[in-house]
Amino acid sequence: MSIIFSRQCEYALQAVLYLALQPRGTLTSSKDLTTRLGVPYHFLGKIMQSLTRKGLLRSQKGSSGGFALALPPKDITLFHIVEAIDGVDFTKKCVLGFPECSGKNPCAVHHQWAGLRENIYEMLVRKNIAEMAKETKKPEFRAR
Amino acid sequence: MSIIFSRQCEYALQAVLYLALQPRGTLTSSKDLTTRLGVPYHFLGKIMQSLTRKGLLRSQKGSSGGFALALPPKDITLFHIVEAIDGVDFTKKCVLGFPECSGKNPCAVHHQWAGLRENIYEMLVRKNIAEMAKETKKPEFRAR
DNA sequence: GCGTAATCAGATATTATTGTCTTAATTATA
DNA sequence: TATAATTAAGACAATAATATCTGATTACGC
Repeated sequence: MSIIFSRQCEYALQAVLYLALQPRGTLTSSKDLTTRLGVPYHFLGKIMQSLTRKGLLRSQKGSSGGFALALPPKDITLFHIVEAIDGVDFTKKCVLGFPECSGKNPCAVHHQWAGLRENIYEMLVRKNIAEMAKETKKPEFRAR
Repeated sequence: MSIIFSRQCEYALQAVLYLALQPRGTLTSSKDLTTRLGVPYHFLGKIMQSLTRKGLLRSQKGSSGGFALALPPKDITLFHIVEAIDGVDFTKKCVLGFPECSGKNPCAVHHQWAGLRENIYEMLVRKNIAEMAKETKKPEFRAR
C-alpha cells in the first residue's frame, strides 16, 4: 500500500487545521479534537505532545487546559507540520529505492522524479494554515 | 516517516528493471537478483511470485530456472508494477487523511493535491521499462 | 484547600510490514 | 536416472507503526 504521509502525520495536519479554525486565543482539548476528528484519543495525545515540543503548538495543563497554535496561522505551513512529524527524507529519497541514487549517480527516473517532488515541496511550503482555514468554512468539517 | 511506495514495491521496481537489462529470452534467478540488488532473498522471492501471478513476469522452475519479463519491456510501465504490488489507492486518497474528502466535499487542499497526484500518475503511466533500461547503461548498477 | 479535568510520560498491547526458515515440486544437466 | 538448482508455498520471526492503559503532575473553579 502506497503512503504519502504517515497516519500520525495525517492526524497532526487535521488537528492543527482544526485549531486554526477556533477563535484566536481559545484552548482546545485532546478530548474535543478526538471526537471532532474521529481519531484515537491517546494516540492523538502523543502527537499533540510532539507538536508542542517542536514549538508549533502551546499547551496548558490542568482543568480547562488544552492546545492552541503557538504561532499565527499564516506562519505555520504544511511543511512545518510534515517536517515535525514525518521528517523530510521524502525530499531526497530515491523513488525506486536505490540507496546510492543521487544527482551524480542518478537512477533512470531520478530527474523526472526530482521535478515532481519539487512541486510537492513547493506546495507544502507555500500552503499556510490561515489560507487553509479560510477555505474550510464549516466548523463541523470532520467528514472532510 | 513519509513513504511513497512500500519497500516491497521498491524491490519489485528494481527487479523488473534489472530483468529488462538482461538479454531478451534469458532467465534470471532470485539468487542472482538478490546479490545484484542487495535485497533479502526470500522476501524478494515472494515479490517475484506476486509479479508472476499478476502476469508481469514469467517463471521457470527447476535447475537453471528463473524469471523473465512476460511482456516486451516497452509494454510494462511503472504504473503496472506499482498497481500490482501497492495498488492504486494513492490516486484517490486524501492527503490530509480525511476519510470523506472528495471532489464534492473537498478538503482545503483537495484540488491542488489532485493536480500533483495527476502529475505523478502521468509519469508512472508514461514511463515504460524499455525507456528506463536505455537510461541505465551499466550492468553493475546496484548502487543506483 | 479540594476535587476535577486536563497535559505529560512511560509502559504495554495490537496490528501491519518486513524478513526468515523449511519443505515440496519441478526441471536442466551430468 | 540421480543430482543439484531452482521456483512455489506456507509457517514462523522480527521489527515498526499504531493504539491503549496507567499513573503522575498541573491548574482551574468551587
